[in-house]
Amino acid sequence: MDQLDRKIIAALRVNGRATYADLGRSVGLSASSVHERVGKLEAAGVITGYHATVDPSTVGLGVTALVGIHPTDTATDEDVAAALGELAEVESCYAVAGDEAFVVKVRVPTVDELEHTLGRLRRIPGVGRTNTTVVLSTRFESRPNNAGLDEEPAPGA
Amino acid sequence: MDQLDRKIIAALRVNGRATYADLGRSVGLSASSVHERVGKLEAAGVITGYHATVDPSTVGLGVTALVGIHPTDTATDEDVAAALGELAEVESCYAVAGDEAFVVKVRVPTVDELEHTLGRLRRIPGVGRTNTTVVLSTRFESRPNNAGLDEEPAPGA
DNA sequence: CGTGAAATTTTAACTTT
DNA sequence: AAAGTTAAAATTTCACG
Repeated sequence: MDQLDRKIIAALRVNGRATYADLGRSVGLSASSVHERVGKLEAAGVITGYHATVDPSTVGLGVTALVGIHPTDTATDEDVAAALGELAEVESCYAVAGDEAFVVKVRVPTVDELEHTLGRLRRIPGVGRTNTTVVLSTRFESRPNNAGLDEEPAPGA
Repeated sequence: MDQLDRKIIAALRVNGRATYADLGRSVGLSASSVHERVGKLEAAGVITGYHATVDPSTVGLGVTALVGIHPTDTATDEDVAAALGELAEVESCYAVAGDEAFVVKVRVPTVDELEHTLGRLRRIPGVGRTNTTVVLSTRFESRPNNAGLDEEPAPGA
């Protein structure tokens, strides 16, 4: 991974549909060289995918909440995480340090649906108390974070 | 927005680099029809962008944390949000209900850097106490959530 | 890493339903 | 209006130097 790879990655984070020709013009390489580099970055697991971003409110997902999940000792974290993954409303799932085992981000159409989703969460074996924080507005989200692309990767990455 | 639009959106959430020809084959339309629909979805603000997803650990961002931010009355929420947006390490920013004004997700190379970032956060006018939850592992993140695409949008979306 | 070339896709104009 | 057809321009993708 050299500086050119980092530039290509940064460009693809901003515009995941940029053509190889575009990228080549941005970084000063031929389209075929960019193509080859991107293929290697994908194969190496650096670039894990490309995804369209959708305004949630336009597709009927107007309510976002962050839910802390306290564990019970009736199931392993792995089983709980797998069960959380079964719920379509759970968009992200983090295992965390502290009193809670997980923090998840859920996205649902209405607060009514949020209530139902919380009920489903609490019915998962290994899930104890939940602590829900309702999101009032998303100021920004999943922003391209190039902090790691400006310098060399930290040792042991 | 009809069922075909929803299928196109779902496909682009999974693979944001799918060609219009691919999408056409998936949904049973010609490439040019898909092209026209996608253009309208972009213009309508339904599709807001396309982004490559990168494995953070491969670019030297091995530490993730969720930070709750308690407000003081020395700045408006808008000013605090703007200041948070200036920090490259802050990837997402949610204004939330409850004791905290914001919850942000930060991504940094090391715990040392996390300490520095928390210092920068606390130095922002309007930011009081912070409450940091370190992420031990990301089970899944920003998953395509098609819950809203299966049915019609909630009224008032 | 670049060049060149064939296959594919993009994109707009036009036609059809 | 919405979808299909056509065709020219651009891009993708691969072999080779």
